[in-house]
Amino acid sequence: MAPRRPREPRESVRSRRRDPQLARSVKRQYGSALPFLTRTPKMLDPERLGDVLRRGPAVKEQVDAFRALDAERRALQHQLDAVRSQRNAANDGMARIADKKSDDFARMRDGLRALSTEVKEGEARLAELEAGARAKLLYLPNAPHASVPDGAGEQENRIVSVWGEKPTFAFAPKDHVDLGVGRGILDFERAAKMSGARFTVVMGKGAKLMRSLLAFMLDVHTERGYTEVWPPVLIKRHAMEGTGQLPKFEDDAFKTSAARPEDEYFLCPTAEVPLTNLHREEILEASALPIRYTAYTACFRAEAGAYGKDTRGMIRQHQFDKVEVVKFVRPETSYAELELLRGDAEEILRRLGLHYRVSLLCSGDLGFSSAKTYDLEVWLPGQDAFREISSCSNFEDFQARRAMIRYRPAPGEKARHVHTLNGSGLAIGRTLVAILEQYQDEDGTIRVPDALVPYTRFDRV
RNA sequence: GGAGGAGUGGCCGAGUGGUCGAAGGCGGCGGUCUUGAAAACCGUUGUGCGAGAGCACCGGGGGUUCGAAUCCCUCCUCCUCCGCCA
Repeated sequence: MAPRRPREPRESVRSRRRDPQLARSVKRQYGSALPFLTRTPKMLDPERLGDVLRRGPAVKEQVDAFRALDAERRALQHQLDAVRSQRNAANDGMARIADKKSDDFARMRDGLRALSTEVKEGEARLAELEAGARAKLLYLPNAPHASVPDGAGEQENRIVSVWGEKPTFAFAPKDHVDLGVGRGILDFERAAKMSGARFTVVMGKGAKLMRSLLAFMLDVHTERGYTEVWPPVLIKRHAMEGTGQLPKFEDDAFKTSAARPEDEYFLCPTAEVPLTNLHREEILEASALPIRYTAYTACFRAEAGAYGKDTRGMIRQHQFDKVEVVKFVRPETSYAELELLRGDAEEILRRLGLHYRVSLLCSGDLGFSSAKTYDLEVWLPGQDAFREISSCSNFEDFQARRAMIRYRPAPGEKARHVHTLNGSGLAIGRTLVAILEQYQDEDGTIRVPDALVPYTRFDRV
C-alpha cells in the first residue's frame, strides 16, 4: 500500500479527502437506501444461481421472492420516471409564465399539483418495494465457489494438507485447563466472579504470553506487507451489515443499550468488521490494490445456541482476542490472494512450531458471507483433536456490495466492486491453548516456543 | 457535557424559491502554437439507473410548496471555544 500523505495539523476536512488511495470519494451517509441494490447482484446471475442453490432448498424461495419484488420495483421505476418527466415539463412551463396571478398560471398550478401528488405516491410505493427487496437480499447468503465441495456439515469438509507431526508424550498429556490452572496462569473461577461463565482470567506468565503472542503475530504480518491498524471495537449497525454479521445473526452479537436507538453499538465480534469497513463507500485506486491490513482486537460473541459446547476451558468464550488480516483485491486475483492469505496465517503456526492441518469447508459448513473458506485446525493433545484456530475466506464481492467498496480499474472506466478476504492470524487464546498442550512436559511445565522467547524473555512456564 | 460555526462536482468556491446538474477558478483530458516543453488561447471534463426517450442525485432522512441546492425539522460528520477525562 502506498504511504498516506502526512496530515497537516490544521488541514480542512475536505482536503483530507485527497487521499492517494482514493480515486473519488463517495458521499453517502449511513442508512441510505440501497447501496448494493443498484444492479442485479452477481449471485443472482443465471450462471451463478446454481451455486447459491447449493446452500440448500430454502435459498430458492429467497431468490424467487427477491426476483418478484425486484421485477415489480423495476416496472414501477419506469412508470414513475414517465410521470416525473411529465411533471418536469409542466414545471418548466410554470417557470416561464411571468404573471403569477393569471388564470393560466392557476390552471397549470392545479395540473402540477395533481402530477406532484402522483409522483409522491409513486415514490412512496417505490421506497416500500426497495426496502422489501433490500431486506430479502440482506438475508441471502453468498454463492459457494465452484471449488467448494458439496456437503451437509463439518464431516464433509476436505482436509487439504497437514503440517508437522503430532507431538509424542511419554505420559498422558493434560488439557490446557489442568495445565493452566496447575501453573497458576488460567483462572476460570475468579473470572466468574466479575463476568460469569465463558470468561477467563489469564495471570502472570500466561498474561505475558498473550501479550507476546499478539505482538509476535502483528510483527510477522507487518513484515510481510500488512499495515497495522488499531480500530474501534464499538461498531454501528450499518458496518455490521456491511460485512454480513447483520441482519441475520443479530442474536450472536452483544450490543450496548442506549436511550436512543441511534446511540446503540455492537461489540466487535471480529476485527474483520472494522477493517473491512475502513473503505466502505469508497472508490479505490487500482494501483493501491491489494490493500492489506492487520489488527489485534478483543472480540465479543454472545454465541447464542452454542450452549453446552466447549463449556470447559477457554476454547469458546464471550470475549476473546484475535489478530486478523484483511485484504482488498482485484476480482481476478482474489483466489490467488486467498491462497497467499492462508499462507500468511499458516506462517504464524509454522513459526510457533504447532502441528496443524488445513481444511476446505464444504458448502454446508461455509459461513453466510463467504464464497470459499479454509479453516486452519491446530492439534490439541489434551482433547485428542484438531480444533479451528483460523478461518480464511474469500468473500468475493459480497461484502463489497453491501459496504459499497469499489475500485476504478483504469482512469475513465466504470468503478467495480473489489473482492474482500480475511483470515484469523491467529486466535490468540486458542494459540495459547495449543502451546500449553503441545509444549507441555511431564511435570506440568510448559516450554515457550523459540519464536516467542524474544518477546516473553522467559523460556518456560 | 455546554456554546457557536460549517458540509455544493477530483479540489477550491458561487448560488437564499422556478429557465440550476449547478457560475468562476484550479486540476485532468484533447487541440492550436512550438524542434520539444512552458506560457497563452480554444474545446472538453461528476455518478447511478435505463435499450432509448428519459429519470435520480448539491452530507443522510423527513417536511413546507404547484415548484427546494436555496425555507423548516431531524440525524450524521467536521471545525472553534469551554468543561471533563485517558
